[in-house]
Amino acid sequence: MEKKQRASELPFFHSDDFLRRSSAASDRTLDGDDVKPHIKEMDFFSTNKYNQSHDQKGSSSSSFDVNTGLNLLNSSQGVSWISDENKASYNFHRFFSFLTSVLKIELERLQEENQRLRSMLDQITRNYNEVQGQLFMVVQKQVLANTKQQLKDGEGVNGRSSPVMSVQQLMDPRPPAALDVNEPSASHDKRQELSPSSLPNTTMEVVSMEGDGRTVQIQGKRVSEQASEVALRKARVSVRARSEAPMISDGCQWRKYGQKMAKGNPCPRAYYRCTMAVGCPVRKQVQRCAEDKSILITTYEGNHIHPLPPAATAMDKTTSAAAAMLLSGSTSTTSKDGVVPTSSGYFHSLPYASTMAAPLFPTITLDLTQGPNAVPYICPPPSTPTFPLPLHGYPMLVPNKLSALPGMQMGQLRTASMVETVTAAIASDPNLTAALAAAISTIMGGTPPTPSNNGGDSSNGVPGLPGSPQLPQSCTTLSTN
DNA sequence: CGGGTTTGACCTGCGC
DNA sequence: GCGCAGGTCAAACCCG
Repeated sequence: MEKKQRASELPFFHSDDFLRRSSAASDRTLDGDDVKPHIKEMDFFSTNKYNQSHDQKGSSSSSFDVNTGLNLLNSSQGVSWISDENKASYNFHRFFSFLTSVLKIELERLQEENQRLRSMLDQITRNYNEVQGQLFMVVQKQVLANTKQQLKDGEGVNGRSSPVMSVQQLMDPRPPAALDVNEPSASHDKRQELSPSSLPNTTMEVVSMEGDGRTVQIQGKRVSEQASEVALRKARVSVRARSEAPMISDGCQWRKYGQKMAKGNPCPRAYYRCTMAVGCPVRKQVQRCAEDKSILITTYEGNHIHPLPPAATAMDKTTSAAAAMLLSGSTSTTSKDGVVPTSSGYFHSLPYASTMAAPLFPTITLDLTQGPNAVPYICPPPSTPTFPLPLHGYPMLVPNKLSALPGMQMGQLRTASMVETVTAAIASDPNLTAALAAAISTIMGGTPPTPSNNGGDSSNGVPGLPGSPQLPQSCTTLSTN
């Protein structure tokens, strides 16, 4: 799909050639080798070209004249008595008309694409809800059967083997002790994970049954939601991005609460806590890669309990989706040698980044440092099966594969993940924003932003670094280590 | 002066 | 039980 998309892209959007052309066109004082070759390719302001095209009379503007409805072409079009002073203006209008038409076409294409994606997302959402309901029913049956069996065997009279059990125990890969919400010794952290306040949009459900004269209650919220959210709190999402900045700008406000020298990495690891709301449990770790210090590894943990700004929402959705994706497949079969055949090729289960300690919980890595052929990888916790993620390309193109996946929501989540990750990458890359602004300014004849404006989210102290995009390259590849 | 950062101490989990 | 390493706390410090 990427190739298809690229094929439909406008040629000058592929690289900065267009910008340089435009820059050269708008700034005629520019010298240097950079300018001339581009003028050769597309020079809207060339006098020669202008004369040449007018020599051909009727064919002069055929390639550029598109009715934009804006009446951008002046009445002098095609008139041969235009003075030299007006030529630049004339060419500008031609160029602007061309640009407008091109943008219009691109907009229409994007609208069609958007419509198509919406319909696909709707379909996936419907499937997800359906499967979620079925899953809930199955789990409920299992719990009831399990409870009946326990009562039958005369177990569960005391302590932990009590028939009062949480449904989530059947769904969460963690040891039962870590999930026992009734355990008095549960840590504050664990209780916080399960508290309703930290898990909004869920409902409490109580399933009662009579057995052997005792009332058995199965406590829990909507099962799948609870299980996944509990698990999500434990899953981590790591984002690898090439950046010289001390921290990538993800739209949230963070407060540093610690720094440690990690073993095997000369670069210290910084610990941040979300400060957008009191009590927000989200934390992140930032550390440079030992092998390549230009790579910044940011590991997120937890779910926000407050509204997020758009950029942060995108990142949060991405990380949440990635975490859900990971966890939904964490019980899948294990590949022997880490090479797993998938619908889109082979994925390697790479060892966890040597710079980071082996995590207690599964970590999924969004690798923004590589090109489209980046290798996705998951880092399972020790003893956790490796889960292959067919994440290359756009998974929604293969909806028939979803049924084979451990969790139906994966398709939905991955769809959201791809879109949101790209959004996040754009939103969090001030250099890209600056480049776009510069391009527009150049085209419109304005002054491009100064390098000092390049990026840098002053709110979180991330300085802009010209030529060093924070979340570079195009493709978001989900990597799992 | 308030908020953020730094940094050493402390806690906890895990492997031996 | 001990040591190690990761993670967190909190007092000191810095800065606008």
